[in-house]
Amino acid sequence: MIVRVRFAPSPTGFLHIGGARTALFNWLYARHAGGAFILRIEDTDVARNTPEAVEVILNGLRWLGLEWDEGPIEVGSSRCDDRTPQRGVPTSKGNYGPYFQSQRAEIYRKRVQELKDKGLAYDHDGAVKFKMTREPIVIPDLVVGNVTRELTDRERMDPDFVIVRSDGQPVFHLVNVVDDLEMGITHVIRGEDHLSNTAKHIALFRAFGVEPPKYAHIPLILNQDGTKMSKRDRGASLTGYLEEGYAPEAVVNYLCLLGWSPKDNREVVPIQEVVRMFDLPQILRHNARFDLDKLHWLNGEYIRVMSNERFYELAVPALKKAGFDTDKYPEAYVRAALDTCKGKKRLFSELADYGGFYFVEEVDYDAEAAAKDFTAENLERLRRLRDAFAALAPFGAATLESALKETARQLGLKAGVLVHPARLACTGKTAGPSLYHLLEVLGKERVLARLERALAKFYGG
RNA sequence: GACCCUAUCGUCUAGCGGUUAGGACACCGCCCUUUCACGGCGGUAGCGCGGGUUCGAUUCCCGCUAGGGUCGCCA
Repeated sequence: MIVRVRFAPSPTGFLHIGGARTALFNWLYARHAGGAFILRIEDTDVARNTPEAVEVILNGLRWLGLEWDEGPIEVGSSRCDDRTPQRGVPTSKGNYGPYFQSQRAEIYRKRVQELKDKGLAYDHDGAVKFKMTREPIVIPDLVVGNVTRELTDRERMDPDFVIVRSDGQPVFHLVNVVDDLEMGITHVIRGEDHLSNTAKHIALFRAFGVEPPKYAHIPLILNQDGTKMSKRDRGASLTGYLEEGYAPEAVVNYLCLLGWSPKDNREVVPIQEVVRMFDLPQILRHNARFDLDKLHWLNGEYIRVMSNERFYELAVPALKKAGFDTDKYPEAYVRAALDTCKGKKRLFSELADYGGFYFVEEVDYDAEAAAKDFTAENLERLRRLRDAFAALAPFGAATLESALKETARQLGLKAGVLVHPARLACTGKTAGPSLYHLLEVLGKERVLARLERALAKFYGG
């Protein structure tokens, strides 16, 4: 049997971190089993459905690197319809489409008719209801085991449920089952919030005369305080991670660790290894709280080992977002500057504050540090340092270091006494990249200009 | 109200009858160091409660409690 799994989000304009993890687990299982990962858009709720909302989902999955084998390819602002591709460009791929529920009305209509013909569905107040079995249903679940679902008190009064609304729109339970059936889905991997509803789905499958797929209900992601994570909660939106400067590979790694473990005390696990080891029965059964601190740490781990090229790729947009126009500087300068920042900060959004001094003409000085470092006795020291730097050639980290240390020796000082005011004069900050390296990158002209400016500003020339 | 799932440091987890209950994040010390980081060493901290079963329960069973989910003409 060829494994076919699907992620079936509703386009709400928002991709929940829990939904992202559901997508990830589906993707992991498909890749592990050599099966297909299908993306299906559950846009039956027309009111909430917009092409932009679909775009959020596609972009989110692409950012995480979860490529799907079947489903939408492109959703332009006016083409959400994969049956009428414009200019000959297909907007979906796969042989089981359409992959938008809004385009599958005819399929649902036929299936509802089938149930009616079998006497398993009937009209009720303009809606169509499914004749639900009165018996408890056993849900075989790969994660939680066999679950016997008894009827609740309300269901005992009327177990039947609506499958087509009085306005003619089919509801979730119906379309979900019909699509899984028609698309040949073999494993349904979804959030545990669907576990109770699965009895309805199994009954529907049986009504259509087919065996239901295998189920794997994965635990939910909760807030740090253990409450349900809803749309408004901090960290709930995947887009937030993209914007705050997380590397997608770190987010994916973190998500893998929520409810699954490599069991060998590792935290950083390459995705290909997760694919190899991942399996459904090993998924934990309890909910997990989202620990932003750990993701933050993991992001730092990923930054430290990523290539300078990848770092550059992610850092430049973060700097631009913070208002630093790196385009005004030669690419070699930007790359050299960023090289000195790599591994120092855990988030790309923190980079602007850390290395922004490279990309401004005049730095702002930390007032508290200025009061401490630009003291009367440091005036002559800074002048001596400036003179030593002015005479320097080549202007490299090694020569800068010896020049500073030699100047300190001549003044009978420890290097640190010169290091701190020099850093402050050239960056405006007390913390930053390695001093000698940042001076080299800044270059002789900028360094001397910044030293002069500090001397003028704090010592009146 | 009914039904379902779950329960190891604050958090993520390893454990699958006998362990000094292991790792990671966070936190606190010390070391390294030109700053900030990184790294190294050490530390605080955990089996929700009550019954069983067993020579022996974190581990198996039952109950309780707590948390989460579901019971819609939302998905």
